[in-house]
Amino acid sequence: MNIGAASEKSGLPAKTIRYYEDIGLLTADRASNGYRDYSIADVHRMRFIQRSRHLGFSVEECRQLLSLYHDKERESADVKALAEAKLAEIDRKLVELAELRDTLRHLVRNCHGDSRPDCPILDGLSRSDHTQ
Amino acid sequence: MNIGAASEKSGLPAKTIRYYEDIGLLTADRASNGYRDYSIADVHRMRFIQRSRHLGFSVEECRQLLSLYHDKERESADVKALAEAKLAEIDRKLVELAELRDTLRHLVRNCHGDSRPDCPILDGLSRSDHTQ
DNA sequence: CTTGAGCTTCCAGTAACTGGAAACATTATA
DNA sequence: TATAATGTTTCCAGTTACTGGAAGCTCAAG
Repeated sequence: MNIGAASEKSGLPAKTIRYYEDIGLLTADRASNGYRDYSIADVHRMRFIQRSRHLGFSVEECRQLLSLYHDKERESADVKALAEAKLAEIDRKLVELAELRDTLRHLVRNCHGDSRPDCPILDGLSRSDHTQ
Repeated sequence: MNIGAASEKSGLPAKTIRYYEDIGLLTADRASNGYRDYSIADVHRMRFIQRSRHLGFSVEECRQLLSLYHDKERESADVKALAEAKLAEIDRKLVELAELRDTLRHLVRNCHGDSRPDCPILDGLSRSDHTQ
């Protein structure tokens, strides 16, 4: 399939797909006319990257995540360790995101809009730790 | 408190705090010596931004989120609508993140590492929609 | 009173796109 | 079949969101 169709199916702009090829995050077959030619598996990879980027992972982190996706030596200790680290990071993000949602909900429903120091949500915010 | 302390408490690099001031995302009082002087409420705002950025919201989106945080006219229809939109977006991100976690877990535990088209996780990936 | 850490501004560089020009390929319409 | 519109190519420039480094001022410790 052409880049336009791949773009539509993956959610990545065609421009971005070409850029990812430039930096070696994706590869592409070429048709006889010179057009890039993508498979379903390529689209899966794009979608995987699109999702990871959308959720705040850097391109380098996406490269690592993709290596988990690609790597045939799934048993090697360092790949396992990387996978566990990424899973833990995702779990932390899930918690953070849930907190952000609760903060916003609370702001909309319960707070007065001023910056009163006794606003209960501010306590909640200051309680959260930020170890990274 | 000085920028160093605010940085440590908020998780934002001092450089980034100054940058956010440049683009009008944050403001700062100044002490008599010219140093920036931050309150606890300022740190809360920083933390709020740090979290939102870390979770994939753009600076412009953070500006909107902050307006929810600040706005004293919490009752106006457009602010309410923006809040609801952002909450829905966060909920979508929560789903996406959970899916990414499941994908990764599955890849680590069940898949073979090759790109076989019958790998069950690939089906899962292709099933997810990407309407935005 | 000096040494070092922390702060200031400014300017340049990087990461990750994003837009636009010029040219070739394909598809749709007359 | 001619032509116009759309899609694709490469390349180069611009944008967003930082990030690093220089030069100079301020402050706390010894």
